[in-house]
Amino acid sequence: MTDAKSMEDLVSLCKRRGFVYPASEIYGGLNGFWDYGPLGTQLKNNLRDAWWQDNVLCPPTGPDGEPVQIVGLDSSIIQNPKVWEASGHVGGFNDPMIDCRECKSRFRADQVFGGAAWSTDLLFKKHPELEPLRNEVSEAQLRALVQPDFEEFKRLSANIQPLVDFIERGSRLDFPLVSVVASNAEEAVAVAQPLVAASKQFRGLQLTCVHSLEDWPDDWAPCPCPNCLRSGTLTSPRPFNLMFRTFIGATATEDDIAYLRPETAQGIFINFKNVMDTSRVKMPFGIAQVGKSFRNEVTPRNFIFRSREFEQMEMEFFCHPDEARKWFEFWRDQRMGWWKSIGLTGSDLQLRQHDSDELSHYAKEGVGTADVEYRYPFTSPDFGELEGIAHRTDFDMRQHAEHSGLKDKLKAFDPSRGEIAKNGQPKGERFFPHVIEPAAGLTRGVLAVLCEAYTRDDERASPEIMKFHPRLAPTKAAVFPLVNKDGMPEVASKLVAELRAKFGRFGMIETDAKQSIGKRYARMDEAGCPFCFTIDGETLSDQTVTVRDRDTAGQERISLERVAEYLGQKLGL
RNA sequence: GCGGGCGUAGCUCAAUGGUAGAGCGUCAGCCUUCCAAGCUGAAUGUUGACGGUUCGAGUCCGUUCGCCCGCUCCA
Repeated sequence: MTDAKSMEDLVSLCKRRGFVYPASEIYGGLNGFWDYGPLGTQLKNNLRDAWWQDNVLCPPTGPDGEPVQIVGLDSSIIQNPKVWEASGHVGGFNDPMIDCRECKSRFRADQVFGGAAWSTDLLFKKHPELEPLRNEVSEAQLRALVQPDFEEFKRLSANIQPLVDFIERGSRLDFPLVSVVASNAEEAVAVAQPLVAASKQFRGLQLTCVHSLEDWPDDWAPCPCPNCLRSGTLTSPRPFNLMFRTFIGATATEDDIAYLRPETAQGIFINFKNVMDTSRVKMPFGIAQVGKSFRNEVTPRNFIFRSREFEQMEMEFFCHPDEARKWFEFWRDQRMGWWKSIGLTGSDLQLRQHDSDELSHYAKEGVGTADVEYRYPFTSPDFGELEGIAHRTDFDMRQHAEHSGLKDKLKAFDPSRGEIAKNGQPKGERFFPHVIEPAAGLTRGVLAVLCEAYTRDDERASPEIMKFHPRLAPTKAAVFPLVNKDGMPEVASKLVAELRAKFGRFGMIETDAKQSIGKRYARMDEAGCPFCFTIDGETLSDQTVTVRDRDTAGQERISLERVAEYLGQKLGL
C-alpha cells in the first residue's frame, strides 16, 4: 500500500540521507538557500549530465530527419550591467511597487486603488465654502464618479470647477479615504462600496472616486494602506528589482554596481556572434548552458522549488522566423518526452500551453509558450512549473543589437535562403534569428525527481524507498558480503573495484559489511540504489551472486563474472 | 512583508517554572547464510540566537533568525 506523498517526510528523508540540507544551518540557516549533500549532489550532477548528453552530445533528430545542432556554452555569472538594461531586467520591466512604511506590506502599483468617499452633508459641513455648489451636483456626475470615470466627471463638472479642483488636490482632503487592492477599477469599486456603506461616518449621499495610485501625484499622501489602514504611510510607486547587486572592485561605489545573473539565457544571446563566428554552426542551431542563477525572491518557499540561488538548464534555439512554429512544437514535445524518459512517467507530469494573457513581455508576438509542469506535493492538486518552452521571437537579439551598437552585425546569415543568383546559387539572407527557448530548472528537476521517486510501502520493514530512474540514481550499485567472514568480504572488494572502474564515473558504487543484510538493503532503498549484489556462501562454491532489486525487493542469481555486464545493461550504458 | 502555527540529540517527539529524556538512527564489539533480527557498550544538546522576569526558565515576556500554512510575490 502506498500513502499519499508528504513533503515533510520527503524533506526529512533528504536531510537524514544527505540529499539536501538547509544552507548555513549551524548559524541558523539562511532563507531561500540550500546545500546539496553527498547524494543530492550526485543526483543533481546526474540529471545535469543526462540533459547535456541528450541535447548537446547526442542531440535528438529534428523534424526534418537530421540530428539537430546544439553546442555548449558556459558564460559568466556577472556580466556588464548593460546586458541587463538591454534585456529589460533593469528598468522598464520592473513593476513599480508601493510599500507601506508602517506595516511593511508591498503592493503592485497598478493594483492599488484609492477612493475618496464621503457624504455630501459631511463634506459641506466641513467645507462651507463649497456649500453654494450643493444643488449643482447632478446624478450624471455622481454616476461618473461611481463608474468610475474621473475624466467624465471632470467633463460634466466643468461648471463646478472648484469641486473638481478640490477632489484633485487630494492632499487637502480631510474626509475618510479607502484603498483597496484589485486588478481593475471595476473590481476596486465593488470592493470599496461595501466598506463605504459600512462606515458610520457616511450618511446620506455616498460617493466613491477610484484611481490607480500610479497616476496620482507624489504629494497625494493621505491614501491609507490597504493592509493596515494607516494613512500617509505609503511610498510613491517605485521599481522593485529582483536581481542581486554586488560591486566590482574594492571601492564599492555606484559606478561599480553589477548584478548576479537572474537567468542564464542572456549569456547565450550575447555570445551568439562569438559562437556563429567560431564554431562552424549553421542555422538553425542551439546553444545550451547549465549554471546557477540568482533571484532575490520576495518569498522563497516550498523547499528547493523557489530558492534565491538556483540552477538552470537552458537552451536557446536560433532559427528563421518562418520556422519558429515548427521548432517551437518540436522542442515542446521533445522536452516533455525527455522528462518522461528520465523517470517522470506518471500522471503528475503535464504539458500546458499558456493563455495569451499570461505571456511574457517578449513572447506576446510569438507562436506561444508552453510549460512542462509537475504536480508537486505542495501544489497538488495543481501543478507547478518545471520547464518553460517559449518562443522569444527576435526580441532579445534586437535588444542587444540596439544596446550594443552592433546593429545588423548580430544578424544571422543563412546561405541557403534568399534570391537565386545568376550562378544558380541562393544569395543568402541576413535576419535577426527567432529564438525557441526550452528553459528548465535543474534544481526544480531534482525536486520533481525526488518527489516522483519518494515511495512509501508500509508492507516492507523499511517503508521509505527512493525509486530513482537507474540513470539518475546517485548510487548505481551496492555490493554486500552476506556475512563479514569466510572470504566473502574479499570477493566483495574485488567486485567493487571492478564495478567502480567501469561505472564509477556515473555514480557511487557502495559496499558495506556491517550489521544485518536487511538493514543494509533498507539503507540502499532510502538512498535509491537500484541494485544490490550480495556475495554469499554459494558465491564461494559456484561463482554466482544474488541481485536484489530495489523496487520489487525480488532476487535473482547471476554469475559473478556477468555482474558488470548485467549492471551496464540495466543502467542503459 | 502581513497573519497564524512551530523551533528540545542525525530523525520523530516527551519533559507542572525545580536534575534535559525516549524510540529510531549512527558508531564500536559480539552474533548472524538474504530484508531495519538479537546482545553489550558508546557518542551526540549553550533546548535556534540574544535579552528580560524569577531563588530557579526548555517552559513566562520581549527581540531576532529559521521552518511550515494562508495572503502577497514569482518580471
